[in-house]
This record gives sequence, C-alpha cells and structure tokens, in this order.
Amino acid sequence: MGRAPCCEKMGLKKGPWTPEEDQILVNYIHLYGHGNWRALPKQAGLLRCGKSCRLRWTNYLRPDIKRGNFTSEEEETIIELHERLGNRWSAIAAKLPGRTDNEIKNVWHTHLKKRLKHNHATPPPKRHSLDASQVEKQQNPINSATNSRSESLGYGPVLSPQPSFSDISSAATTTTTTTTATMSDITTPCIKVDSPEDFPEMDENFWSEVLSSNKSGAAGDLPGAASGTQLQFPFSPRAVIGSSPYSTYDMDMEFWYNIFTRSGELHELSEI
DNA sequence: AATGCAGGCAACCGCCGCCAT
DNA sequence: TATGGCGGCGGTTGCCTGCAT
Repeated sequence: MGRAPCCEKMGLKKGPWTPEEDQILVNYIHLYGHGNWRALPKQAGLLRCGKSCRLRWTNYLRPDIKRGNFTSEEEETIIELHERLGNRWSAIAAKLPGRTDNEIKNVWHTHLKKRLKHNHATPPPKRHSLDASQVEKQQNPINSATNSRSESLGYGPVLSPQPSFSDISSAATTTTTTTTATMSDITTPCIKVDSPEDFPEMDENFWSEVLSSNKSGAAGDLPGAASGTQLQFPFSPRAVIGSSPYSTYDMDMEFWYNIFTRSGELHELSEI
C-alpha cells in the first residue's frame, strides 16, 4: 500500500535545534500541550516535522528530564534491566525516572557494553538485584554536572552562584522599565530590559517566591518592580519550578531575556 | 599551534503496532 | 475487515569535542 512519508520533506529543517527553536517548542507545549505532533510544528511556527519536535521534546526539553552523568546505581540498574529485558530501551527508561530511552541507549553503547566486555575478562562484579518495586522507588539526586554540549549550542554557562528573589527584585527595580512588549505590536505589559546583561539572574527560589506572591500562575506582579508593572510569563511558572529543564539545563541571561521578551509573541500565539 | 583520531551524543530513519474510520 | 494516520521504538548516522601526537 505504500506508507506515506512521516512529514513533508520540502522546506523542513533538519539537524541540531537552535535555542530559538527550543524556546518556541517549549513555550508552545506549555501553552497548548502536544495533542497532535504532526500539526504542532505548523501551529507553533516551526520548520520541523512533528517527529523531530516529539523527539526533541521527549529527549531533551521535557520538564522531568534529569540531566547529567549517570550514577553508578543507575548504571547498575541499566545493566540489570538489560539482562532481563534486552534492548527494550523504552522499558528500561520507564524504570529510571528522568532518563530517556535515547540517553540510556547511548550510555549502553558508549560505556556499559564496553565495561561488561571488560568485566567478562575478569571476575564479574557482584551485582545487587532489584525487584520491580525497588527499581520503581529508585530516585537518584539530580546530578548538576554541567552539560558542556549545551554550552556549545549557545546556552551559555550554568548560572552560579545565583541570587535570591529579593536580589532580583531590587535588580528589576533598578534595571527594568514598564513598557509594552516590542517584538511585535502587542499590548501585553511586560518587564523590559535593555540588554541581556541587564536581565536579573534567577534560580528556583525566584520562581517559588513568584508563585507564592501569585498563585494563579499565568502572570504575576513582580515585587520590587515599578508599581503596577506586570510580568507576563511565557508559560506558567508552576511548570518551571523544580523539574524544569532550565533548572539543570545551562541557560544563560540571553536565553531568559529572549524568553521574557518573547512573551508578546506568545500572547499572539494564544489567539491562534 | 596544528592536525588527526576516537568517543560521546543528539538527531534521523524506517519499521511496527495501535486506533479511528 | 481493510486501510491509513499517527505515535513510539530501536538501530544507526554524523557532527562536535577533547585528547594525543
């Protein structure tokens, strides 16, 4: 019968994703979800096929992704599960919260396979065996190791040390002005900063405190900013806290600057 | 300092299974 | 029941980076 191609080949971009494309995809999914991957890129304004978007989201941008090196416990779990399940990477990934099948597959091929091969030459190490419930419960601390690749992709160095919300508030008071978003002619009020360098750094504390000052989530007053100034979040801060890709993902000032100054575009998107 | 090489990893490709029609 | 669309999965590729020479 002949299978239809997964996507239109004409004019669709391939290869590494840019920070701008990531922003568009993340923002769109936070606003509208991903009910239909095929239709998503067109609606979001991305020149990518749906499959590529899905892969980028599930393997890299999803909020619950755990970045960083695998712990020895995780590696042992993978080896154990691989013995039982074979190359069923998605099944193995399901037992390792925050890890993707692609990541596990890569780790297997680059590290574990070699290690096992080496170990077979010498007496095999005693491995603890985990039953399903133990595996399910396994929760490894987020490894905050810097992802050097992300830096090369333009996300910049990890933000550290990071100031408290109050630091940011005062920074916002002094460096921001109340204005109308400028990227397109929209009327959503938002914080404007003149350059990425002026944009205050923020950490998880920042979002927590924003949330506590505004439970509604979609937009919030920024304490310390000029009276009446409203910060239009690109997406719900609730989605950002804790498990955000950006808490472990190496975002720099420019990234956040772009996110915030794009809020105008998102306002328009919401009217699609 | 320049070049070559190997390893790591993000992304692509093609197949499969499920589901709606 | 047959067909086609879609999402998911596993295998593979090729680019990028770091290290050795």
